[in-house]
Amino acid sequence: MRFMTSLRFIDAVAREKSIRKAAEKLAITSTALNRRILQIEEEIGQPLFERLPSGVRLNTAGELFVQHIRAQQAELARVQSQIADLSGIRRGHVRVACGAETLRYFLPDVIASYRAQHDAVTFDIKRQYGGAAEAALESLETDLALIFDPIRSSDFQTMAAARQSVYCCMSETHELAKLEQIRLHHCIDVPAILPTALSGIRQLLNVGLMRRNIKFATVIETDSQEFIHNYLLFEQVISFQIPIGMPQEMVEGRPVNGMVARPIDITDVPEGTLHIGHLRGRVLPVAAAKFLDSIVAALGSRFPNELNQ
Amino acid sequence: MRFMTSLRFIDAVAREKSIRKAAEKLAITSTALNRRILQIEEEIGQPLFERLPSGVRLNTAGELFVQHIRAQQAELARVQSQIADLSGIRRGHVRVACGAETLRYFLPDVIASYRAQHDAVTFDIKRQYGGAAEAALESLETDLALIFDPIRSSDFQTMAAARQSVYCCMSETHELAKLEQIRLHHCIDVPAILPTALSGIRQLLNVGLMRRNIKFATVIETDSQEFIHNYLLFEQVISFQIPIGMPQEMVEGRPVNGMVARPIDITDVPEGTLHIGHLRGRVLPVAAAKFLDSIVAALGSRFPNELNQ
DNA sequence: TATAGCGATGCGTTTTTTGCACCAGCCGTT
DNA sequence: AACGGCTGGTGCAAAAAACGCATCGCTATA
Repeated sequence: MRFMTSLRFIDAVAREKSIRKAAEKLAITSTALNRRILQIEEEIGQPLFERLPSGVRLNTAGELFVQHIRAQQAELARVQSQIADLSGIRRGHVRVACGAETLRYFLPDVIASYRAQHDAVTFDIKRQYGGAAEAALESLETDLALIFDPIRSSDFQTMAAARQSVYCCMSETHELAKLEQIRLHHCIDVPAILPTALSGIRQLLNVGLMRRNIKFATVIETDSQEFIHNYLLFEQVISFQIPIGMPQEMVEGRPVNGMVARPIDITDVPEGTLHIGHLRGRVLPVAAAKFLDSIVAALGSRFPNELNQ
Repeated sequence: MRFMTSLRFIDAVAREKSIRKAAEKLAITSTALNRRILQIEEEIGQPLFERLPSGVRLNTAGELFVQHIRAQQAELARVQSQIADLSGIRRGHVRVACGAETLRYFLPDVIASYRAQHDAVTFDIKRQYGGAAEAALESLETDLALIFDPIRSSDFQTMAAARQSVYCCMSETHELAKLEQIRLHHCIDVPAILPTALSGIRQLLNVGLMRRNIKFATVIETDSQEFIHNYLLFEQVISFQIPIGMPQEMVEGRPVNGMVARPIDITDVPEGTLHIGHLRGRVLPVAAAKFLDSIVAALGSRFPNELNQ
């Protein structure tokens, strides 16, 4: 959209906090960008940026204006989506922020079956931990978020939720695989591979560890679920996952690709909640709204006992 | 605002339903305007206007888009006002739609005392009957509306209201001026000058006339309150007004400039309600919001018994 | 003190927008 | 049936805006 150019530019500068850096990203020269900004500032009647020796920073007016720009961009996307919708072709773009848990099975599945029906809809999947995902919702960088505990902002509107207890995953030849249910004290000094401290699973585990005053023999800490899954095949270590991050068979206790999952007693590690939702008060583009419906339905069918609103 | 130009142009064409007419109003050639519209339509990916032999008309997509444009314009105005506000100068522009009743004493008074404090705030006062005023709110052509019965749209958010009974106005030498209270049957065959059928006062009168099966000897029907007030000095006719359209002394029964007002029994003509408010859900620009506060306060002090929300 | 990075600016060039003249289609009138 | 008047659309040249390059002044850092 041509008429949005100047606004997009300002948004970019606000994000980069530097005209030259933003110019590079936007593939124009810094002078052109600089002049656009000066021009807008003149039209507004006052500067939007503070000039620092190291770059620029939004002042209060700029803060307000950039907020308006982002709202405006989201609104435009919604209207475009609405317009595309009424021409019959369900066209659109959906931006999703989610934790690592849903990336492995759940989201690929839901998106694939959604795209099977609406192949003109494109997706942007961004992996972000809870706090960052909420920030992305608020700055309108993303439409939907799947957040696994905790929800910090009251601006998050949960459309569906599912309680998820933590499972212990390991090779089927692992010693602990013989148990039907794992207690935390079983894991003392057992080599473990853990997700980063930002992940919801890790935070639930920490609750249990604090409660029981137990420490794991953490051999690896990583933010890659991919790595965790693969590493289990190479060394006898335990890892942790929630049902939505595992295939159904594995949740039921059967081995999958030589790996098994065993539930951890919820008196040791509390359950968490997977929240699916969007920014409160926001009217989503048609495509995002429809896709949200289909995620909610999918979650409902995978966890039928949950109370999805 | 330069970046709004194309959008403003589309809005103008939508209003004029003709590219050439809109071009004339915008002081550019029709070709330039035509090309801007074609360009936007191309960016949107589909036409926004139907081309008719007599001009153009919005199609469904255009309807949606123009709606977005207007919302966007209002939002921009709000943000600009907010930005101007934080620089100390209470600058801004307030657009008010109101019936004839409040134009004579109430609004001039309120606006003058508001401008005495904030002289950088400018006003646009448009006289519009109830239905048109509500439409103007919805198309974001106006910020505030003062509507004297009836409110049709549920999108109107009343911020203050005052019950108003109808008074009969006439020269102090008029026969009916001797009465303390007027009954409708007193007015049978008495020459009367009435506001147009669209006005709230007229509609209340009609209720009474229907109820009592009475007809006035209507000598003049006009939409100009100014004319009504002046005409009373020239001929012995009666007219009708509500308290907010009269000076306080006159409401209390004392003559003002040779004219007196006498209340009509409310069993004959029901009371009406003056509503002051804005479009539901809309966040007003700073100036409009502050001015609304001051109208509400003024109404509260003139009609202290009323329950203003 | 030298250097590297930042935003701002003068100037020539490129791209975009505008205005003029004109076309094609539709409508009501002659 | 032909005409004039209206509509939106288009080719082309002129005007205007945006752009890129080179450069300035400034500040923080080494």
